[in-house]
Amino acid sequence: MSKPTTRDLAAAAGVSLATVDRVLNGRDGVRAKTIEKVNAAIHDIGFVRDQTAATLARKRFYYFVFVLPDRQDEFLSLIVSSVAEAGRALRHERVTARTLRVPTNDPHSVVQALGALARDGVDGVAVMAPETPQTRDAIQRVRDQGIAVVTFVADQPNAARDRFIGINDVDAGRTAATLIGRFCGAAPGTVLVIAETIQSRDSLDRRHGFDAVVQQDFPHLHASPTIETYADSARTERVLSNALAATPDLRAIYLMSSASAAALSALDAHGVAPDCVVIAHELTSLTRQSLISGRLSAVITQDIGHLVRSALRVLRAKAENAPTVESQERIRIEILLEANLPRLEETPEVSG
Amino acid sequence: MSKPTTRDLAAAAGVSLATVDRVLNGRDGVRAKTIEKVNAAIHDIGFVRDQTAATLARKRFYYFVFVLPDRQDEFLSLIVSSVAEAGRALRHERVTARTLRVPTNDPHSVVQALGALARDGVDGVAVMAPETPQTRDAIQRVRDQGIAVVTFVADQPNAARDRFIGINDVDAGRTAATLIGRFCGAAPGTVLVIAETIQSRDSLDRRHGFDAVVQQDFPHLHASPTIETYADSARTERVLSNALAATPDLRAIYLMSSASAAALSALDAHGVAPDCVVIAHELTSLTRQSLISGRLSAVITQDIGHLVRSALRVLRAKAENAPTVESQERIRIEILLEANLPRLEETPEVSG
DNA sequence: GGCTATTTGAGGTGCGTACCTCAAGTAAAG
DNA sequence: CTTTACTTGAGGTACGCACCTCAAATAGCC
Repeated sequence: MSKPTTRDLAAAAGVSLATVDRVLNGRDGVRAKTIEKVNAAIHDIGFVRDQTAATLARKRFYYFVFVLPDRQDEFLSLIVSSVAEAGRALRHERVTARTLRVPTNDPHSVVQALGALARDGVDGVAVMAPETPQTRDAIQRVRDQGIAVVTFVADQPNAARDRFIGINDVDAGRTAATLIGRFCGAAPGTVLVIAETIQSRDSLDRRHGFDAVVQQDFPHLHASPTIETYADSARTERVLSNALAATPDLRAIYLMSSASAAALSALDAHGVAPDCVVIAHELTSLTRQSLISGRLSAVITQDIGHLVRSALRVLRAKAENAPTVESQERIRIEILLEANLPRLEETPEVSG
Repeated sequence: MSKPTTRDLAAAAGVSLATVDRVLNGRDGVRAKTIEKVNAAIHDIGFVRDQTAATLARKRFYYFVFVLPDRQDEFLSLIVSSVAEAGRALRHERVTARTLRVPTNDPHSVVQALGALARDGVDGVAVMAPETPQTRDAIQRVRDQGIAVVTFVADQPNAARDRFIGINDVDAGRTAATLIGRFCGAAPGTVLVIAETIQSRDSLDRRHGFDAVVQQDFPHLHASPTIETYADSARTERVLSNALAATPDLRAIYLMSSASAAALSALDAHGVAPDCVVIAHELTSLTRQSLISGRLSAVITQDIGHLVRSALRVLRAKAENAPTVESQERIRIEILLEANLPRLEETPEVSG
């Protein structure tokens, strides 16, 4: 009646506990035939390994690191506090999570940070950094050392990561275009597209998706070339001011990068028509406030808590060689209006 | 260096293991002063109870039941399979989850189902049923028996449930109104509002939020009285046909209930202008298909997997008297367009 | 100070698995 | 048929905590 244990499994397979252990944990020194026998018995009696007991017996703790850009924007600091919060919640479950800020635009720094992981006894790492040949190789080396690696928020499709945790940026761009197109209505006009830089993969992907939808579904709209702010407020002010002056038929603005603070304040300073549709990425206190005030029409975002927890779950599953529930790890592209803004939680703490 | 155990805690508090155990598990027979001493030591040495070892030692399994309406619509069958999937994934973690279909419109049936739970050794229950005085009392009785109760999808605000797992329906209605208002543009016209019934709390709440936003932000639009389909296709066909004929200035349709199949096929049969904005609730194969075909402009939904997992996490935390991570349990009101539709997963199974 | 009622300590067992050792067994190769 | 190499079994300890019992210590009371 009660759940079968390894003991039952050994009996059912007609082998000893030691052999069952060898099979379950993939140790060698077992004939293929015997492995088969055990697997058959697993199936027969419906044996399910008790993760609770297993992690306890393993007397292991898991140590995971998030390697993040050292840029100071709110999106990143939300990630940092989310990692801290998740780490607190997971103390009960033998998991430690830390963040490591690195100048990720310098591949050498990333390589160095990744290289130091094994020395620190890290079991898994989530990396948010642009893909370069150097980082690709470093990721390969980290994995060769038996450390699980996920790319985080920004994928490195050609790197040997275990998985990518984040959204599809082409679809994010398509979503932005659809919203702008539908919010703008039938009258023709221009959409300003503003990004921190067009060098990054996410900007390229979003732009690609954006253009595809504008061309196909909203041909009466004209999307401007991407205006780069380089995350510099003086420059942002200047280029935006020029662009606005040069665009009499402005209908919408797409703030493509996660750091929209500079652009938003430049827009406020300059002033645009109240019916100008503005869409930004990532829910921060600033974009939340702008949604409420009506300055922003919509925000396209990903749930940061979900991102972080998903990364930790996946890293842990890899480290424990356990399965993951795929449907739980799909990060959604969320559209936020003022109406469906998540209410601010009173207690950002773990509570019980 | 390593994590403090109960042994370390006992030493730090200057008491025995037995006393530590009494304090940690809230057994009585301990002087208030001693409890204080132990709690101080917990704080001092940063003791964190190891949930893994605790559940193992408790030799307990958790058995949770979802009490769901016996209506046959796709939304419900998605919930059922999601519960099954979560149950499979949680076998590793000493959790069993089942669904129980009940004619929830009959309070007596709900009361009976809830009454049987304790007999079956159930540790927690998620209830999706309309609030009535009878169900309210039954929930109270269930909780008095030490069984955790969450209301699920449909809240019963006045019942003594531990928590509600689901979205805020007023905000859902506000979201629908905002989308319709923005998609329709400035021209005046009528919005048809269609629901299965206006008796249910979720319909009332959604309608309330919807009207508030239409009146405030889109006064040029006129929202029709709620048209009830009673989930009957013949009736749906008839009332919809009448309504369409009587509404020459139709601009949009809001399908307010989770079961939109009958209404959508009636719309298809009857034919409406291609630029008519149509918004429905819940992502099902039908609404997905309708988004792709363009029949639907947007779908407002909640992640069913998240709902189910959240309910199970909360029930388990209550049963174990453990904390929950609040930020993880907030169910989001999601807006789906064709562009941000989650891709269908190839393997709906647990993999890894 | 003696009594009772309450509080505490000591020590044990078990949860299901991991991981180790050493001896005994079996198969393959010559 | 022997030798060697590979497989398997038996049995143990440990993980951190829950839960039990019984005796001993202490507090509160008159």
